[in-house]
Amino acid sequence: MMLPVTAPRSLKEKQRQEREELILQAAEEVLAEKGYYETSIDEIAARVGIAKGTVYLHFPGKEDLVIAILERNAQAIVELVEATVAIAQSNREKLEAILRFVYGGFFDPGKRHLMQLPYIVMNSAELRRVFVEKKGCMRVKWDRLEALVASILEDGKAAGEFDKTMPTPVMISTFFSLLSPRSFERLIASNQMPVSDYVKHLGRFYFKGIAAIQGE
Amino acid sequence: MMLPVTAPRSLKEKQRQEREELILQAAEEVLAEKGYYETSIDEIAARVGIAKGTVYLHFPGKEDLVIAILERNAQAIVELVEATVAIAQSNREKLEAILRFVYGGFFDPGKRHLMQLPYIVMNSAELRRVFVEKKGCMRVKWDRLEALVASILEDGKAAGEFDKTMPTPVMISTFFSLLSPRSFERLIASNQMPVSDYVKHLGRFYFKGIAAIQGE
Amino acid sequence: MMLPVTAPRSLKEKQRQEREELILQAAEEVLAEKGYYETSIDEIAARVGIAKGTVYLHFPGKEDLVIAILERNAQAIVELVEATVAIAQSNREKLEAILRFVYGGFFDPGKRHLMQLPYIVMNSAELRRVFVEKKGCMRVKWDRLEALVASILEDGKAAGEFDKTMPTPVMISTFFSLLSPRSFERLIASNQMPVSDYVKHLGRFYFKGIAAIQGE
Amino acid sequence: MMLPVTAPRSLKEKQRQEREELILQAAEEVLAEKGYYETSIDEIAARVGIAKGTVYLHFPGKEDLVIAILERNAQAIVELVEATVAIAQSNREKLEAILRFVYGGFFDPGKRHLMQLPYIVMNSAELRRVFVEKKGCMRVKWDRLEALVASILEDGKAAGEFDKTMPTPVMISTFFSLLSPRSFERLIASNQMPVSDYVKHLGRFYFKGIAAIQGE
DNA sequence: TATGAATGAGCGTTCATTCAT
DNA sequence: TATGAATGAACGCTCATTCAT
Repeated sequence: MMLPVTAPRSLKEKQRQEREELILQAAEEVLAEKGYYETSIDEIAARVGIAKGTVYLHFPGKEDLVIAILERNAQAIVELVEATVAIAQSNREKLEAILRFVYGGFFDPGKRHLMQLPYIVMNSAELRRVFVEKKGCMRVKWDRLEALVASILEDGKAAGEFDKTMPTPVMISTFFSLLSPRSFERLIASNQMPVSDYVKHLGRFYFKGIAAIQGE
Repeated sequence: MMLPVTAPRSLKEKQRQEREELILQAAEEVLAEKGYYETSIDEIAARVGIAKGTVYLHFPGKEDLVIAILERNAQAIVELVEATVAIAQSNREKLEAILRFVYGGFFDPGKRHLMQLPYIVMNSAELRRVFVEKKGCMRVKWDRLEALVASILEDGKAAGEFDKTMPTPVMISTFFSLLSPRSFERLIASNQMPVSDYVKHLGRFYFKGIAAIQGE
Repeated sequence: MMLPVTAPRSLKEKQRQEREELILQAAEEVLAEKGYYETSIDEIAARVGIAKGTVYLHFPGKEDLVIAILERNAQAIVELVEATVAIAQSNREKLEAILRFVYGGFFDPGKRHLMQLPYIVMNSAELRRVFVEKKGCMRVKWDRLEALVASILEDGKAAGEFDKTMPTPVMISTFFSLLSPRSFERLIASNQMPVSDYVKHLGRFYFKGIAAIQGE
Repeated sequence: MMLPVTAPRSLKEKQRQEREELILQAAEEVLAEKGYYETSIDEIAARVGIAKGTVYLHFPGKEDLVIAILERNAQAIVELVEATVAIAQSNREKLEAILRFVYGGFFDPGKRHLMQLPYIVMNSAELRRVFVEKKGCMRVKWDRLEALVASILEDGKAAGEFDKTMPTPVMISTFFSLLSPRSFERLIASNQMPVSDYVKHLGRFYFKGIAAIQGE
């Protein structure tokens, strides 16, 4: 009774958030390693060093835990991309920066989960059904990213850099297609090329592909 | 005695194959709808209108059933693609034909499963582990497809049509990236563009991207 | 229509009995190898080279098939034992003949199934429940064997050879205990002794044990 | 903080052990009643009044549950036999004590499972395959028992009490043969004799059988 | 609040038995 | 009559979720 008023509550709250962070990290880790269906709440709890029930004090269920991760990652990615883009000068540099950022993310072991999970979910039919269609989650965040790319492309078109005859949605679609981690995996699997070279080729290819047609 | 020789055996065999075909179709359907883990043998059997045990008369287990579907589809796709390519004249036309074929497949409701399932499996980390890595299945088929594309690209390079400074693996990688059903899905979701137009844009984009550099 | 009267029927009947014999032999074989629960009708049919359904034309079910085997074996054993005993002269020789016969049976690969199956069933709680208690089968046959031994023992007692103070049921019980194949298995497992020597020791031991007390 | 140190842990642990004990008892019961293959985890759980899954919190699988029972019983039997033997004076008294102990066990409804289960497993070909051969379990315990009997018999031979011309393995084999519950069951089935009398006869029979030959 | 024992629906799989051919 | 495809009840086992402590 007589609950201590704010300080302890915020202390508790802080501890709670720290705990939640640990759960999210562990879950992200297992998820990236084993995939959704092979991941058990038990293993997540074990990695954090807490009891299974405690996970349910923070997240109502397995799905919600995964959603939280996805939204957090989407949020982080979008913000990082926005920051990355903000620094770049030209439209082309902006898109190249995104390419570099994404592929750098796959390359950097510390950021890999961040980039991989959204792809795992978006590319798995069963998970998309659960997390994208059934829940409306992540929509908003990804839309922001798409809008960002769209605005860069529109700017480029307005500046006469990019091909005005190619609809922006097609440009967006091709751009995001190139970001697939599948091709990256093939690269590291066959060890054929450093990431930076691959990204350079990708950039050259993309900008040649969308370049404004001369004499237009 | 005097057993009727071929007719009854082939009749039985025919019925057996028909049944198997029904199971494969139902399984393909559920698989495309729900994904591997959400698909139960019970539901497959129910859709065919047979008992659960009957499925096991045709396939030793769930994995094997899925493998059968995947191999069948991979086989069919590869053969259709090869046939498609055989008709085309120039290297560019060959690759465009593949693009059209694949996107036409996504568009044609009758061929959708055919095209979707390999993507479902190849893009899901958990399923790749089971079906591509653990079993060696499908490897061979997909390699044939990749080799086909590679040979077209090499021919184009030799003919001075395609950019010799871009490594063939990168060209292959970008080409297959463009075939992702994800972008197609976005299209039909937003209903923005007929498939044929989208494919036309894709082709233009890709060939501009890989075109030989003038003056080279 | 117009069924041919007797000859063909008896031909059919003969074939039928031959078939049944083959099924019984195969079943006995698998049963001895794998035990009741690990034996499947499928395997029995496969060994005979007939269809599963055909087994059910001869025996109403798995249990009944096993019962048929057991009764046949019991019948055969009892008859062989009776024949064996008939030849022997003295009471001691009769019992020794039985010992030799039983252990010889375990030893002779051709007779092993014959001897083993009854033991498997009588010594397995689950099978006894099914085959001895639930069905009343085999009771009669084994009782005849017991009666035979009992009469030999009684004769021996009357002749002053065997200990009159030991109740015949106890003598019977100990006698049958010594016939357990378990001890034989241990022998062949450790390869310590030829069967004939073991049986000789067993006989000496048993007759010393039941010998009439001197001065009585 | 200030976690109560040992009490709660030991309380939990105690409850856990009690639960486990209940499962073991129920499993032992069903096992003795129905045998291994007719015993289902469902029924064990139902008898304890718990859910099926709970059984798996205590034992990784059906086999392991049975092994636990067998080892527990073997352990208990061996220890009780050793204690029984320790009290007895002469070699003959020691073996008689074992006989009395074993048959007393069969007679005492509370100890019946204890004695029966090892026999069920050792005498069923299919179970021996699973539990004795595949797993190495119980081997050690039973060897200790055999060694105990062997040493008593050797002592007796050395003391001139037992027949030196009969190999100890044969003596051991006959001794264990007499301990079979089969004969006891026949007794209680026919209600012919009190257990103590039966054991007395058995003892007299056995020691006459192995007695040193006079004048030797 | 944190725990982790308990739950029970659900899965993949087996196999004795049936029955249309 | 012989077949073997079809059946479906039953099994061992898993794991997301709940709740008494």
